Formats: sequence, structure tokens, C-alpha cells
Amino acid sequence: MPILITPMIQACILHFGEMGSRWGINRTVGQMYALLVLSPEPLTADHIAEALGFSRSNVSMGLKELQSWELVRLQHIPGDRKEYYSAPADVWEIAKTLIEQRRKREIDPTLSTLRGLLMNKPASPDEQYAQQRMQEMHDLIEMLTLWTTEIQRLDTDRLHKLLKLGNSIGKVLDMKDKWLSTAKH
Amino acid sequence: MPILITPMIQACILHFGEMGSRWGINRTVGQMYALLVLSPEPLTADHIAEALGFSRSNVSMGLKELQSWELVRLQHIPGDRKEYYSAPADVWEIAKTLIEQRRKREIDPTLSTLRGLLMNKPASPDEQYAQQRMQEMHDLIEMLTLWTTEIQRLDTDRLHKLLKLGNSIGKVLDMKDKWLSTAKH
DNA sequence: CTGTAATTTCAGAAATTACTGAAAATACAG
DNA sequence: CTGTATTTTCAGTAATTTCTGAAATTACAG
Repeated sequence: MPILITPMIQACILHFGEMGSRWGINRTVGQMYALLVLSPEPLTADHIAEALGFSRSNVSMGLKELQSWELVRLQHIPGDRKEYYSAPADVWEIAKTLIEQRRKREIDPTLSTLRGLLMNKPASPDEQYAQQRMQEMHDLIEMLTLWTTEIQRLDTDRLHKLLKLGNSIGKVLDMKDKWLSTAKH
Repeated sequence: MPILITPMIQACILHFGEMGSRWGINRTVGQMYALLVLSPEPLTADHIAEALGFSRSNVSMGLKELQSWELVRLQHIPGDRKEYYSAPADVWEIAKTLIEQRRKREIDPTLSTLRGLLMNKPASPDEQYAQQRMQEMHDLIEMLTLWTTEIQRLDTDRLHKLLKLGNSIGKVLDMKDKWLSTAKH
């Protein structure tokens, strides 16, 4: 017996559908993923289609997309021919995957495009100015990327410690501040 | 005489158009913004329409959207009736605005939806499990948001110092690590 | 005011994206 | 193999989003 969609669960699924459509992911794929995350048991494509009222083929396409994002796990149950899908049990695992995939799809191509354009010699003052901006964008994006890469290295345990520390995250950054101001000299 | 679109500048504009369409922003708005960022001088809507080959009304709508994101500055040139638009000169300023706006539009509503749903008493084991996942999502998102808020506080100068430090960013995070492992005891 | 330059609005056309049902492909038990 | 359960593909349709031109509005110089 798969997860029963109560109004509360429904509300959450709908919300992530709407939000998903503000990211690259479309509404129905967002809903499917919310359902998988909230479900304590793996689900088959048919479960999802029935629970959300989508066509079986739409669910198949959605799952294919979620697989391309590496956000779902496919598994088989002995004695059952159907394919069961589930989301990672660990929310931080999911977030790390999302961050990494988005970097691959959005950041990396931009960095390499910018690098390519910056190889050209500027042929006019306009081009010189434009390249200056491109260099700034490149450096900023590269730095932010480095940063998130470091954060992604944190394992779930260490992340939980951070969570428990709560507000004192500010202190970590204060320390960094001090370090920065001494490094200046 | 407004900025002249050379092939190099064109390539950058087209790239950001494509990338823009992977975010919420649509292709033409992305192109418009790239043009504004790369232009050393403020531009009128007519300049933009001519440079990119869009209809005047499309440019008007696009600028309206960019204004709603607080990504452009409107200014008047004495003796000229037209309205001139420009992007902030500081790339970090732009990035901070983007981060903040996205938080407002995507993160904050999600946090408050999750909080609302978590107020309900779970009425079944499925609901109990679902709420557990929702709580984890909530806490994780809240923590990441706190983090980026701190980073956003950095002013441009301090950011430049960080940029200059380059790879040694890792060291900052190592320090944090050490601190964390001592805080554990 | 009046006239004109500039901008915005908006209904509908064009383009894109999402979704479905039917058919094809695949997987596997017997 | 054969037959059946399951999944995938894909052409066509539906829905949504984007874009345009014409009309309305606004801003301001004289």
C-alpha cells in the first residue's frame, strides 16, 4: 500500500510543483519528486501516475529527467517485475546533488564561454571595457563556485553539527574576518 | 554613440540569453541585461531594441522586469527627454541583488509553507514521516540561507581581498573545521 | 493648455514547452 | 521461444509563454 496523499502532503507536493517551475524543472516533475521525497517507501511509475493524476507516459519522462539529474534511485523488489523509485533518505545528499548538477549545467558552461571570449585581443575601447566586465564576472563566479565546492565536501555528520550550532555560524565568519584583516598586513 | 556590438560582444550576449532562459529569466531579458552590463554607457530602450533586434514593446516589458528585480538603474541625461538605463558598475553588487531577489521569490515562500505545514499534528504514520522530511528540508534550507546572508554582508572591498587570496580559501574552511572539531568537546 | 516625443499596455499571433494516447520496444516468467 | 507485463518513444494536441504592433497613456517643452 503506497503512501496516502493527505491534504497536508498534497499541499507540500503542490508547493514544490510551483517552485520547481521557477527553476529549470517543470511543474509535474517537481510534484513527482516531492512525492518521492515524502514517501517512506519506494514507488512505481504507476503509483506516481495514480497519486498525481498524470499520464503514465508523462511519469516515465519525468522519471527519466530525474534520473538524468541523479536525484532518484531505481530498485527492484524480489518477485516483483515493476521498477521502484525512491529519493535519497538524506536531504543533504539531495541538496548536494542539486548544487552539483546545476553547476555542471549552468556555471561551468558560462565559465568556459567567458574564458574563451577573454582569449581574444580587444579590438576597440568598447571591447576592452566589455572584456573587463567579463573578467570580473568570471573571477566572481569562479570564487563563488570554489566556495560551494568546499561546502559540498562537508559530510552529513559535520553538517548536522553545524546545524546544531545554529546562529553561531556568524562566529565562523567573524573569525574569517579577523584572519582576513591580519592577512592584509 | 552607443556601444557597438562586435562578434565577441554578441557571443557573450547570446550566451547569457541562453543561460537566462535556464533560470527564471527569459532569453530576451537575459540578452538585454548582458548588453547593459557590457555597455560602458547607459542605454535607452531604443538603443537596446535596435542593438538586439527586438520590438520596442518587448524591450519595455523586459526593462520593467529588470526593474522589478532591482537590477537596473534608471537615469536622465540633462537636456534629453529619453530614459537611460544602466547596470551597476560593480559585479558583486549585481550578484548580491540576484541572490537576494531569488531568496525572496523562491526560498522565503518555501520556508513559510514548510513552517505552516509543520504546525499540523500528524494524523497518520505517513504524515509523521512526511513531516520529518519537511523538518529536515526546512532546517537545511534555513541554514544555507543564513550562510548566504552572511556572505552577502561582505562589501566589495573585502570581497576583492578574498579574490586576491584565491585558492587559499580552502584555508578559511580548514580553520572552520578545526574550530568545529574543538567545539564538539 | 497644445503638440509632440517617449513609454506602456494589451489583445492576439508566434513560438515554445508540456502532456497524452497509441504503438513500439523491452524484460522476463514459464 | 511465446506470451504477457512493463516501460519507453513519439507524433500530435494542449497549454503556456513570449513577442509584436497598434492604441493608449504619460511627460514635458513651448
